[in-house]
Amino acid sequence: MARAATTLDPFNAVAEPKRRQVLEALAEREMPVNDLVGRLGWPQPMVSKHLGVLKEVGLVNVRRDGRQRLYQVNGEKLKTIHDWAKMFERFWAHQLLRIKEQAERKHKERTN
Amino acid sequence: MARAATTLDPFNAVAEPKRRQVLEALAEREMPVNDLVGRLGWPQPMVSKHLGVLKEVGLVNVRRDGRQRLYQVNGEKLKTIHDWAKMFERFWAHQLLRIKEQAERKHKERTN
DNA sequence: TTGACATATTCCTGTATGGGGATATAAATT
DNA sequence: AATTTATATCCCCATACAGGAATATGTCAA
Repeated sequence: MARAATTLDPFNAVAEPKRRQVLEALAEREMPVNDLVGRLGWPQPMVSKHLGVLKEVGLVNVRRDGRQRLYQVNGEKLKTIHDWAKMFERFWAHQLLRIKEQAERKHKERTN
Repeated sequence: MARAATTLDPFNAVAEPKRRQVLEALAEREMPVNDLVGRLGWPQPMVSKHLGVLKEVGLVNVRRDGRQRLYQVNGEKLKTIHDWAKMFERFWAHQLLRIKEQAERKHKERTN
């Protein structure tokens, strides 16, 4: 019952719009927390918390550098989402194919 | 506060694993509710509720056929997710490029 | 050691769930 | 009209947040 944990998988983690923003910022370059705070304009604890979730599901990696923590995107996990969505590629890609399929379905209905 | 509505956008709707399963089943072919019930083995109200969310965010379309309701995948909305994830393509695609970028970053650090 | 800087963690609360069960709505059939 | 078939809706409850505020932890510098 209740919604699944945000840390269950990349899909849940990425459902939160703010976490997508964080990833979009990190897409530009590896970045310490404070850079994200400045760029996003959110309270620092908020940024850290979102980063925590992204980290836990593996969407980002961290490395320490002095007192800073540099976060970077982990492509592998994002590929998971990309690959899943790609499963539906034929539903947006080949418009002609879709029309053809629809026609075939209708023909099948008629011949049932 | 609290998590965003599941009907806020495709990302939230797709966060729920069961809803992804529904979409995967519909990827095979347009289908009435009862076929999904049989295939997924869930209570019918559960299937209808998940379909309701998917419908509200536009991930599926419905058309009536007698007393049945035929659900089908709406590719456009799934493309949204695919396109977003694609933004991070370079983080998994060109391994060599990533190594090169990392090297450049390190060089920059040394020269700072 | 004492600060200053960078980041993480804890506590609190309103809220939107997802599942279960019962029921309502709608359409075809007899 | 009464029944059956197909699907949607309603009610209830435990739960996992997300945001805000305060605070803790960790690290470098003087």
